[in-house]
Amino acid sequence: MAGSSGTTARPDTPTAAVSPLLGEGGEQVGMVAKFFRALGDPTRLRLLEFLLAGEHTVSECVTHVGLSQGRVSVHLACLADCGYVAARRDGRYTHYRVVDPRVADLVVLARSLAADNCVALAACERITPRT
Amino acid sequence: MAGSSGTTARPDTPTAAVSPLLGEGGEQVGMVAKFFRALGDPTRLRLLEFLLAGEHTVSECVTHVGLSQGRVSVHLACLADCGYVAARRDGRYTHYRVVDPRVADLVVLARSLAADNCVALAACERITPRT
DNA sequence: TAGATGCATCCGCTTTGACGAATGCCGGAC
DNA sequence: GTCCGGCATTCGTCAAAGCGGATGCATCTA
Repeated sequence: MAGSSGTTARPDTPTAAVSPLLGEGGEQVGMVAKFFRALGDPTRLRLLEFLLAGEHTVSECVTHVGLSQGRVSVHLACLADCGYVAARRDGRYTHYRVVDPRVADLVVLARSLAADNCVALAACERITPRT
Repeated sequence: MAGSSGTTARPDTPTAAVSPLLGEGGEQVGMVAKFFRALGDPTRLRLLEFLLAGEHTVSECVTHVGLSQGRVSVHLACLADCGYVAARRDGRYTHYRVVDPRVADLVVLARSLAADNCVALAACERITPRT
């Protein structure tokens, strides 16, 4: 069933590149899951993409996503804690920006994978169809 | 920190690589968030890493993670729906495996980013410290 | 000084979703 | 044929976490 999207499936790179990294961390799993979960919320993901396009203040982010200021502030702090963005205080304004280029890589890669499985992904009812 | 890639992300490489992808999908955001959320659960992430090391049956996965069979079956189906793994029926056994090498890339990249921010990430109380 | 603005934190409320256990379905063994 | 074993699905329970609104603090302006 899962093989649906014909475009996928490149069984050429086995798992050689990964296994050495995977063997060691039993602890790390929880950490990485926490890291992924930060981007599992549509609001935070939208904020991150907004910040990938350039630095913005909290109020600009509030306008962009259309949620309450308190909520947006929490989401941005969460993204900062997880290392996706960095905060810069300037007087009474706080500017957020993406500092690590790998963040953009991660988003692009995920978008690519999600796009190739968008049909099955959209049909998956085991994860909230939120939005 | 995260010195990783020397050049600081933005000013010169604006968002050229990213923005064309970002501009279009308002719909896509929910999809990609769903995609990320699949890996936001420690159990599913552990299963995915187990499968990155090679093909396994459901019962092998049950033994590996130590949860109820029903739960593991649901998690595996979820990973399949999202395109992380593919299922193969062989008699009364179902084998799961990772078919797309980009999945390994995604996990490695996330591990790298999470490791560089493990201190702040571990301290983040805005996301469940679920083990 | 006082007043206004931007941001962070706290408080109930509500929904999401992970869990074990029970059940159903199918394929192989006898 | 019947029985057994592997997997998928469903149900009830409960913690995680998103939400708006209220509050507190710091900073800029008049």
